[in-house]
Amino acid sequence: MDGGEYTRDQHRSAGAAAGGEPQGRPRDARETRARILRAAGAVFAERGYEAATVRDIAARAGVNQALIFRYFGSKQALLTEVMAQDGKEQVSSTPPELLFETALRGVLAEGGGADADRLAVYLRSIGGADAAPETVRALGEEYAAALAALSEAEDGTLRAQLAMAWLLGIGLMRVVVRQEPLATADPDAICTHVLTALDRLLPVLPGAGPRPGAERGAGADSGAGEERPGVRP
Amino acid sequence: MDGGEYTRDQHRSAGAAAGGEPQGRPRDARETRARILRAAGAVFAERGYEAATVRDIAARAGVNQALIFRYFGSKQALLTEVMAQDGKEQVSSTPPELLFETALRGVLAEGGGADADRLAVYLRSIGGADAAPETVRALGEEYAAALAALSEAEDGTLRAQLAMAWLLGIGLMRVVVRQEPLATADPDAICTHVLTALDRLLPVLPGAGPRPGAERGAGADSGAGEERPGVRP
DNA sequence: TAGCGTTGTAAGCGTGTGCTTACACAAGGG
DNA sequence: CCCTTGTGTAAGCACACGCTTACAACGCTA
Repeated sequence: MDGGEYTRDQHRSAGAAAGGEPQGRPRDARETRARILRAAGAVFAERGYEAATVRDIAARAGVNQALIFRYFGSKQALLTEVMAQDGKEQVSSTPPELLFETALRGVLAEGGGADADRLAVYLRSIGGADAAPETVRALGEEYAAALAALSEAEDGTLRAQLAMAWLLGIGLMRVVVRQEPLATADPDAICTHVLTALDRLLPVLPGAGPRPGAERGAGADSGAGEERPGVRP
Repeated sequence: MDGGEYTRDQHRSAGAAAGGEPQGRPRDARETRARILRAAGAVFAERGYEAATVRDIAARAGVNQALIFRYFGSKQALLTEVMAQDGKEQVSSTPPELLFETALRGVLAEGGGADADRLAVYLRSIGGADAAPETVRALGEEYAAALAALSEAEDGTLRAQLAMAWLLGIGLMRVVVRQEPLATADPDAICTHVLTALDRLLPVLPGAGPRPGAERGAGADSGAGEERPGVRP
């Protein structure tokens, strides 16, 4: 899609105008579209699909709400586009064994840009009635399917879905219920606990101990008091 | 207020009229109230708090929607009353070590009357914006707090909340996402898997089946809710 | 019978929603 | 200049929501 950046910025004051007020802003459909998309991602993530209103989104984007319908047609289509932003690529480009940990860390990151946004939208829109139509539900199925392929045991799919359910629950507890201390606990600690426990369900996962040849660029082991209860003493 | 206790029942024909049509139904405030309460529980459970409308509830109860406001004052108050039906008693009357398994089996039961309804309301209303106001959230906190008391380790609360999160996620997968095979899998199998994995996080729990190290696979042999293994064999 | 409080009902109020319509600017070309 | 095309805006439509109000039907007591 239109991932590129336009060089219209020369006119813009680098967006430092802070508000995004409709003052001197030049007419740039591309920029406007992108701005709406960004605002929509944020609002959907904050309040869920149903609770988010197009007026909110328009206000946050600093545009007239009619533009949303000119550019996207409907609220649903807007959601679809938000969820489709580069999406799916991560899940299919990550080796299955690492997918769970990657996804878990994604959940735990929270605030890490568009990717975390999509996840938040998913979490917040799950409960809704018919709610998030297909688009949102698809994200979950994507992950579940990939995870399910992990185990070849007879009930491998079930085990994978149980893991998926844990992921979902942890995300919910963190981003919507915000229950302490889980909400602000160290991601590494959580990750360790979960992977340790899950080692009994899905032995294929890396487990919680010292990673065998799995290098993640994150290097997020900033945790000071890292007990890291080894899976193998 | 008006905690009225009228012994009008003598007049009622036990409400066996089955349809609920507004025909020959006699005037009985008690029955009407109860009928609304039942309908509200069902609708809230099916669609979540926000998506449920008082018109739906009134229709299902077979009464005029104005009666809902006469008897309960507001939609929120109605929810409060629905959630308060005997609630809380189970959680405080169950020994902590068994609470998790009990709750898990409650989640897995689904369809088991009012208790499962309350849980479904909780699950379906979590994502909503401000959504389920206090009442619903309280149910979750209740369980979490009780579970948190299980472990005395420094991060015992965190571990307990992780378990709680799993519970939540499994419930979500089952009752709202309805993903197969989890949605229709054998409760005993799920219970075994979860308790086995969780044994590493919360050793205080009964655990699943035989104690030992890497024993798994045989799985579902552990009886239904019957085994009742002591915390310390 | 009339009176009166209780139970039920129809109609509507105010607001917020997704979405539409009619129109005001800006540029480019004849 | 006018005309067309693309971009932005104000006003509003139709509807669903939670909630209210005015009023009818009933059951009881006097």
